[in-house]
Amino acid sequence: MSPTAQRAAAAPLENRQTEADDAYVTLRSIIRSGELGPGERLVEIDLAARLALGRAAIRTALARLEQDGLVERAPYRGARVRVIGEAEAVEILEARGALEGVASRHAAQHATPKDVDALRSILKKMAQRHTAGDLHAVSELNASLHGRILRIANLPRIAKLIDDLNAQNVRHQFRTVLAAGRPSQSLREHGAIVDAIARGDGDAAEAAMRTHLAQVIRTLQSVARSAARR
Amino acid sequence: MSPTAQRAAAAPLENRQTEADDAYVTLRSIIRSGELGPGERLVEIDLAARLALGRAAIRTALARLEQDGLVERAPYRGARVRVIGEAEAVEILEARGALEGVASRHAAQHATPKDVDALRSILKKMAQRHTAGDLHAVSELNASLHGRILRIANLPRIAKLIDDLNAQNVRHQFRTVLAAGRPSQSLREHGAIVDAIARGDGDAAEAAMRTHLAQVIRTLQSVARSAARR
DNA sequence: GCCAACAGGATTGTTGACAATCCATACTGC
DNA sequence: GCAGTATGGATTGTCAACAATCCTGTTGGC
Repeated sequence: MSPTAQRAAAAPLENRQTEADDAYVTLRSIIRSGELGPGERLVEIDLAARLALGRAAIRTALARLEQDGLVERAPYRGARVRVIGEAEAVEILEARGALEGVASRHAAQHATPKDVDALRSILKKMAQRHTAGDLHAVSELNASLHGRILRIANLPRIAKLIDDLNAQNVRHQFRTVLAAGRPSQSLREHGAIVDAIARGDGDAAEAAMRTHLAQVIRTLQSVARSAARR
Repeated sequence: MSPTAQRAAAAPLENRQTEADDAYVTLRSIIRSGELGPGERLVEIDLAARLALGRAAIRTALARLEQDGLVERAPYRGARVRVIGEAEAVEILEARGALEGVASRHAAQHATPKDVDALRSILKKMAQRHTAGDLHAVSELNASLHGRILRIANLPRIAKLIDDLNAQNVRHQFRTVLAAGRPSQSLREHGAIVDAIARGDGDAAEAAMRTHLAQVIRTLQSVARSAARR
């Protein structure tokens, strides 16, 4: 449940009609939603029964998910949801920072006034929800803001890369958002990004996006450390 | 033929023993080598016969390759090698630039004197081959230099991303290397990258790598334009 | 009591057959 | 002649059975 509406930059799968595609899409969203925790075993027959599909479909879906980095497989030993440690999560965020930086630069160069309005509107809602204390909504608006920037940038290939990277960090995403004092700081950082895009300053937009994600990395590290100490 | 030694940052596939993995590795290298040109149809039975493997193995290999972006599939219509146009090639190079920039920064921060020696040695060979007019060798040394930097950076996840991106650009790789006046300019750019890494200057290393790839993009565009005009 | 070999079950890998779909060609009615 | 439609081959998608492998708990020897 909780159909987190963050498909954002998904591939143009249009009218998928084959079982394998079906299995891929649903499994991916199940993993993304955290319904299948990291390390959990993915037994082909069980999944086939659960999704009411054939084993072959599950099989190729798992192969694709492995390539996405969401699933780990060993011959004759089966597949399990990939466990992503702190170091790897940091690396993924660095990649995201670099790629979203490029996207922000392009967004700054391509944004129409209408695009800017949309961004500011999301930003405004974020501020409202923040003062209302609804962190879950803030997190979703955050995702939609980033997604919107990607759409403006008009770099489909890079958008897909970022989407894939994002899918791997579900576990750590929640933690970082909830860190103490983080939301208000995050709000300022997003404001800086949008401002740069609004005035068409590509360099500044890229820089702002990168410092934003660098901050996410820092909070992730501090949260992970304090969790480990416990 | 021509076993281009650019596996560089490949995944740790260790002792693959299943047919599907076998099919994936060989098909990937076949596509990478250009032996199977872009747009070419990939019929499962034919490939199975050619590689002496079962159709199921080919099937899952194609699913994985699709996820890599090397292959395009449509239901009941089969798979073909993905055709990558100029716009997409540019986008891929931008992504590479961003990611390799990050890698270069890390390399600058982690490089040992021994690492620097290795880089300089490659650079030296490149200069020699360049004056000897052996562009093929220069291209291979180029790949090995980039690969070396990635190894020094010690960011396996990002290295894999870059490797995947690289695999998609085989077609355009040749052209850019052979552009008039490009090799000597490329040599200078690589020199700047290695210098920055040698003195541990992360900012400079990232900047140098990004301007390097920005130049590659520019030559790709000019080559593509002149080719289109013909 | 402990270590090694060994069944047994569970799960994946592989194979072959069949169904579904697409594509190109030939055909029909006008 | 031509538009639309049937038809057959080619190819992929799905299914069910079997083989190969791993893992666990058990047994036997010492």
